[in-house]
Amino acid sequence: MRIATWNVNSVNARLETVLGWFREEAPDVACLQEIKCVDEKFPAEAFEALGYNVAVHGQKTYNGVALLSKTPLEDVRKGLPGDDGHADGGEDHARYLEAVVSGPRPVRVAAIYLPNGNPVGTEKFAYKLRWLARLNAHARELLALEEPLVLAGDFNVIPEPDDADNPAAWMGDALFQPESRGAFRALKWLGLTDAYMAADGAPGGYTFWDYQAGAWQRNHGIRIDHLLLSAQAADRLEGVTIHRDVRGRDKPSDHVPVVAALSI
DNA sequence: ATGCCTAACACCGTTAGA
Repeated sequence: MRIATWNVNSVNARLETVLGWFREEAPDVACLQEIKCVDEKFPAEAFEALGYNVAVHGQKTYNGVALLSKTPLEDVRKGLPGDDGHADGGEDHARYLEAVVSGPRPVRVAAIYLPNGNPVGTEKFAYKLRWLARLNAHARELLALEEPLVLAGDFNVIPEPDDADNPAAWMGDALFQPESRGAFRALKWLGLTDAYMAADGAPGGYTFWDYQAGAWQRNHGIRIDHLLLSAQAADRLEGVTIHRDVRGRDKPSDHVPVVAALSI
């Protein structure tokens, strides 16, 4: 079973780019982030035509996550428990969608779009840290189920210096703050395995390159899209592939797909 | 030191991303 995560930076603006990759790779499960549309505007039919079941937790203009699966999705949950942590005092951002991928060996999968948190020292950064704390609390509950579990998405955290081409350039950034990195470590310490680090771990496994200043051409990348696995899922991990070439195509997202292969 | 680029929405600029 291959499980993908991809921040697509607007599913409608980039539909042909996204569908092209799905036709080539046909992952069994995919977590999409930054779909940037409400549920009714998500192009579900296009994915259903490729054989996917679709669950969407959308939002107008910003954020929004979706889950795609070749087998039916069950026990769908929209939103992260705990409704505090609003950045703007309004309704909570659409950043979390969880479901059980059915089959002979079911896997619980969550699509995650963590807040960016910039600039540091503002309410946005505080929101990011509160969101990480809420994710930690929920992950603790999910791990108690002792199931195969995959938390996949754009975590907006650079875990280690090796996860940036130029770590010094990120020192003042919310993605590389000690508090952000510490909260990510705390997640792993609950008993979650960073799939890329377990399967490969080579420095330079970047998943994001900014649109600006020729970041892609200069390989000024960072690794911020992650798949975190429970022990029951990590035991089945066969490999992780970062689809780096996708960044060089026409109309690319600034993120590329990351795919984890689990046995059976 | 700042912007570089891209998208959405509504306006012809602003907000957000990372």
